[in-house]
Amino acid sequence: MTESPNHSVYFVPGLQRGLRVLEILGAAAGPMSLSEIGRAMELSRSSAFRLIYTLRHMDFIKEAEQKNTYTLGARVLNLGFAYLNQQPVTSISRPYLAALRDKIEVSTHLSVLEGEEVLYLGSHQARSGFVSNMATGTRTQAYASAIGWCLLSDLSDEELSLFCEDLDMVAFTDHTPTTFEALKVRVQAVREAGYVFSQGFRDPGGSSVAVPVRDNSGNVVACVNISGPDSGFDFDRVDTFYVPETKAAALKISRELGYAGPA
Amino acid sequence: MTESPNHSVYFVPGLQRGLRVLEILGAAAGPMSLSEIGRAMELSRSSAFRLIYTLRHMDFIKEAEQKNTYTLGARVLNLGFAYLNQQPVTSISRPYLAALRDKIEVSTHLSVLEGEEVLYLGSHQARSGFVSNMATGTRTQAYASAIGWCLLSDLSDEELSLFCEDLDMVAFTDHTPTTFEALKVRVQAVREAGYVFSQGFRDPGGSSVAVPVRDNSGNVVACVNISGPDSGFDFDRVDTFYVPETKAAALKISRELGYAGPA
DNA sequence: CAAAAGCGTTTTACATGCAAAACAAACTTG
DNA sequence: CAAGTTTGTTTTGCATGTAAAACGCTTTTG
Repeated sequence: MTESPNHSVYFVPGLQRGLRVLEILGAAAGPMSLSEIGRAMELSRSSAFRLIYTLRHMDFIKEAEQKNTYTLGARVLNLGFAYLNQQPVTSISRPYLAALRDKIEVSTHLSVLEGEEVLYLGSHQARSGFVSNMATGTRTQAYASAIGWCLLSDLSDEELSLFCEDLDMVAFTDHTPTTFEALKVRVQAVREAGYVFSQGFRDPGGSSVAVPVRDNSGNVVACVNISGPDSGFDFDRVDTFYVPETKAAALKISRELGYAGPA
Repeated sequence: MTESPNHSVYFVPGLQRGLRVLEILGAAAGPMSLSEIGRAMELSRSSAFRLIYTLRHMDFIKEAEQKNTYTLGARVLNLGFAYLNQQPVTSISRPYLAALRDKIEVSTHLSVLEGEEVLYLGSHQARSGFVSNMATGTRTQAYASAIGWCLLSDLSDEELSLFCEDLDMVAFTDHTPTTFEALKVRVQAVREAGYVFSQGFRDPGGSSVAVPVRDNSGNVVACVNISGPDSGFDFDRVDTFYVPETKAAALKISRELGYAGPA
C-alpha cells in the first residue's frame, strides 16, 4: 500500500507498523493469522508476533473463532466515531438532512473533501426505493462525481490545477472529466449555479443534486446532496422542488456554521 | 484510563502509546497541543513529539486550524468502518431493520455485546417523532437496559454470575437491577418469553421491544430492538403488532446467519 | 522590559526494542 | 509414517528507539 519514508530519526516504527496491521486487518476479507499478517507486511514473524501481542492486549484486535487468527476489535470503532462526532458539521447537519429526506423522499448525504477524495460523513436513506450504497465512511474520487465538483468549487483555478497534477483521471462514464480543462468547466458551472444536477454522471441510472455548504469564513467545507435511482426521481420537479429544497437545507447548515454571506 | 501492564517483554511501547494518543484525542473536546497530550499521558515532551510526528505523517492525526494543535485525522474512520463492515450481522440485518422500521414506523436498532457493554452497530431512525440518540458506535452498560438482558440471555447462571462479579451496578431508574439476583430474574424472563418489552427501564419516557438474534450454533450474537418515545408508541398493539413483527425480523436475520433452531 | 516560564524541537548517551536464529508443535505430503 | 514444511513462540546480540538535557523561541508576568 503506502510505502513508508522510514528514514526519519523521529519515526516510531512500532507505531507505524502496528497501525498498518490494523489497516491490513481492516482491508482483509476475513480473519488473518500471524504469518499471513507478517507476509502481507513483509515482516518477520517475530516482529509480527510482538505487534499482534500488543494489539491483542489492548483489545484493538481480537482472536477470531478459529484459533490463532485475528480480526479487528471493537475498540477501533471508538476512534472512528470519535472522529465523526468531532466534525461539527456532522452533528449540526443531521436534523436538516433528516428533514430534507422526509420532505423530498429521497436519500440525503453529507460529505467533505479529504485529499483527493470525497468522504461521506452521514446518510439518511429514503424509506422506499433501493438503498444507495453510499454509506458513512465511504470514499470516492472527487474529480469523478458531481459531489466532488461541489467540494472543489471553492478552489481557484490555480489550486484546481495543482489538485489535478498528480491525478490520473479515468473515465467512469461518458460524463467523467479526464483533463484539467474538462474538470474546470464542471467546477465553474457549480460556482455559477450554486448546485449541480447530475444524471448518471458517476453511476448509470442514478441521479443527484449536490449543493455546497460554507462556514463562517465563507469557505466550502462540506456538500449536501440528494440521490436516488432515476426511477424514483421526479425529473419535472428538479428545478422547482429538489434544487430549492436542497439549497435551503444547505443554507441552513451553513448559517449554523456561521456563514453570513449571500444565499 | 486503562493502566498498562507494561511488564511484558513482548509489548511494543511505541505502538501502545501511539494508540493511546489517538484515544486521548478522540476523547478530547477539541484540538490538543503536543504538551497537553504529553501531560495527559504523563509522558516527556520529546516522546510525545515522536509519537505525534509519526501519527501526523501517517495522516492518523492532523494539525488543526490553530498551529501546533492536533485532532484525529480522517484515516481513523477507515478502521472503524472496516470493523463495522466485517461484522456479518451488520450488513445482513440492514435491509430487515429498514423494512421493520418502515412497517412499524418506529426506530430500529442492532446491537451486540462487547465485554460489559452493549455496542450499537446500526440504526434506522423513524421518520417522525424525536430522534433517538442511540447512534451507531454508542455503548451502554449491558446490565442496565432491556437490550442488555437480551444479549445476556444466552449466558448460563454461572456465566452471568461471573459477568456480575466485578461490576458495580448503579440504578439508572427504578427498574435497573442492582444485584446479580435481580439481573438473573430479568434475564430469565427473556429466556422464557424470547423478547423484552420495556417502558422507561433505561430512559424515562422511552419504550422498547428487544429480541435476540442467533447464529448457526444457536448462540445469541446480537439483538434487534425497536424504540421510541412513549408518545409514539401504540401500547395496545405491543403484543399483537410490535412484538411479533420484531420477532419476525430477528428470526429472518437469524436464519440468514444459519440459525436452524425453533423460532 | 527583563526575568521567568512555557512551548516545539534537536541532540546524544544509554537502555531496549528488534530480527535472525533456534525451538517445539502442528500440519502436509510423498 | 517419516521426512519436510509451516505454524506460533522464545531466545539473544546487535542495532536503534528513547528520554533527559540542552536549545532557541514565544508568551507570561512582576
